[in-house]
Amino acid sequence: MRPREGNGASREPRRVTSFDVARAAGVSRAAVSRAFTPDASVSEKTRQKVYQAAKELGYRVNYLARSLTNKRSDFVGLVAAGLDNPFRTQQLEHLARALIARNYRPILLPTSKEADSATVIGQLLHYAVSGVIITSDAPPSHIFEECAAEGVPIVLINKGEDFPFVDRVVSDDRMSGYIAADHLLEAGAKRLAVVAGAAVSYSSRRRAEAFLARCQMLGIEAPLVPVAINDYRHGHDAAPALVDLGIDGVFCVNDYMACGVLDGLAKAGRGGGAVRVVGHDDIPQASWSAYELTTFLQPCDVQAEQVIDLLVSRISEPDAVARVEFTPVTLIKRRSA
Amino acid sequence: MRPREGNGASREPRRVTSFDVARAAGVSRAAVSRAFTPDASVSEKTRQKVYQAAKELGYRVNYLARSLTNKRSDFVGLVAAGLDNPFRTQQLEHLARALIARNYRPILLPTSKEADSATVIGQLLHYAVSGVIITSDAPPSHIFEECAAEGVPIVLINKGEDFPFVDRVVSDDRMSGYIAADHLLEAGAKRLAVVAGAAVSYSSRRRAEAFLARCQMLGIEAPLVPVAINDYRHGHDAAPALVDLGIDGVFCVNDYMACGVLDGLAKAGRGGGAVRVVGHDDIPQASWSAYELTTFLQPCDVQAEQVIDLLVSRISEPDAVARVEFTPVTLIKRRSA
DNA sequence: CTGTTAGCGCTTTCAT
DNA sequence: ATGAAAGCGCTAACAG
Repeated sequence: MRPREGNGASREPRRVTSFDVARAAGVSRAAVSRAFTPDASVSEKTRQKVYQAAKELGYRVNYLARSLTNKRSDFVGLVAAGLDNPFRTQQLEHLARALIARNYRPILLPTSKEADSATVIGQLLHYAVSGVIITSDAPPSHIFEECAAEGVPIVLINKGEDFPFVDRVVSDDRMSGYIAADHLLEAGAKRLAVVAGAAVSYSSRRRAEAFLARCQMLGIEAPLVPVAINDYRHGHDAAPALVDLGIDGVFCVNDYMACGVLDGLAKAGRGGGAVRVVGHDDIPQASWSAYELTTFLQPCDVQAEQVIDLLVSRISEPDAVARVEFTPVTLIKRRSA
Repeated sequence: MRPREGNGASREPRRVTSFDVARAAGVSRAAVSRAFTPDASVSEKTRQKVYQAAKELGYRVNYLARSLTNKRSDFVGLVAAGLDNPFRTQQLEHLARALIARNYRPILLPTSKEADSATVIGQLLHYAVSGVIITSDAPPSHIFEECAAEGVPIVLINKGEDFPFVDRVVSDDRMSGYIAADHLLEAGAKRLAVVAGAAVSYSSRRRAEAFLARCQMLGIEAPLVPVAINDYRHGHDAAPALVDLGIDGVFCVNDYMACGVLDGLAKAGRGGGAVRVVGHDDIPQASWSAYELTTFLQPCDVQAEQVIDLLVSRISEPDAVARVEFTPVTLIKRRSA
């Protein structure tokens, strides 16, 4: 059945294997393998013969076959949610680039109701992935166990301490909450508030808590205006409540929502700086001139490096104690506050 | 060396294989394989025995090993650029979801100067991918040949007809350019212009050409205001030129840039509807109340389906003639025009 | 329907 | 430094 020779109409283009290269180069398959393995023991002469033959034949190592023996592929799962928030996109892009820069391949897995993180990570386990990076909601705990059983490390981004046994990278939320309050006061605000989806995310909650703690420390009464989701629409719709409360300084736990708040305030006739607004993340829109939002830069490039560092050290030392890295934040002052 | 039994301190958690399941279920490895292969010939009884044993042992098929025999993995490369444009993000997310829904796994490959599409696609060829989807710039032609040689199908999104032998999905750019002109005139504009990075992208160019063609057809003189890149910043900076030309109706070839134009016009004192603006793509920001941009919805959900359809039919019929699918556009009327 | 056998393409001992 | 041989986990072909 299996035709060795193409006959013109044949499908299944015959792939070039290490065997072909070995024969062409007059060496063994082992030699070919070594030639393509970093710091393997091959003479420069052999290596060149192999490279030469490989180029002529158009040979490429089959990494899938390689990972069969290695017990581990160079894939890393990237589990993401909320990509409508431009910050999540930035984060994703930086993570993907950082992974590729270190010779891993990111498998993109957006989550949703149908494809919750548990299901999606279960799928990943079929590919002997080197690790899983989670920016979406934290998965149920049985997932951690399954991954541990298979020796697959997990890194959580901006997730809570309910997972003391998992490596995490978290934004310095206490710092931003704290500084946000100070900055709004310096800018002349008298009546502060924070807008946040409390149940919704760890970072969101922590930023709000830190903000309120700082207010209390300063003897200031400041309400938490709750929203269901930290997005543009909910920010927009929360504006009237802020106006009713007579607020003139508001911290939004992310920029995506802050843009909505600014637009909502404008509609309510309280735009143009009447209410000072501070956001978080420094998404591209924050610097758009319709907003010029004062915000906290959460540097996703350094964050991505932190994540990959955690991942690779976990791979090399599977039993090391779990670590937490903090991503520093920087206040970016613009017109909105 | 290789320890078969864990001794407590041992690494390399021993993975469960089909052999273990076969033994536990009292069947052959082939039976196990069949139990996990859709429409394979197994009795329900055997299948259940296998599932039972598999569950108890925590067995998962190793898809990497599977694709070694199948000669093809279920990975699909997703080559993307310009993810700062929210439309590209939407596109990406829809593609990823659509792939996953059909049991493919997207490998995310953002391109840039360091990682150009050629390099990146070359990498993909090591993974026996089922296909490559390209939303970034079209790769050099030798890539098409290499992929063809390996039997890896490519689908191009919004790329030109310089590639008649490749499957493509393109937005109905002629339609949007045409309608944009009509709509601006209906809205009362007298002096039209189009802002576009002509060299930059196929869709960009086509939309602009169609717009200008329609103007000419109607006997209207309309300039093309060129920009280097179709992004917010360049749109913003192009606004003064529009004002100087006395333009009161402008078509921006994408929303991302249109937002910049609107902000730029506002800064130049020509905001608030003095100049009618039509964008393209219907990104989330288009409906933000700071913009309320009239635009063309480019439905990435249907586009994604078109792409995957093209991909799977190409996989099953590698020698079929190349196809082009058009994604329909819909005018969304908002305040800006 | 089921088991046996022979690989898929690569890496890795183990000798030499 | 190199080659022979065994094997990673799975599936397809062939008998029965």
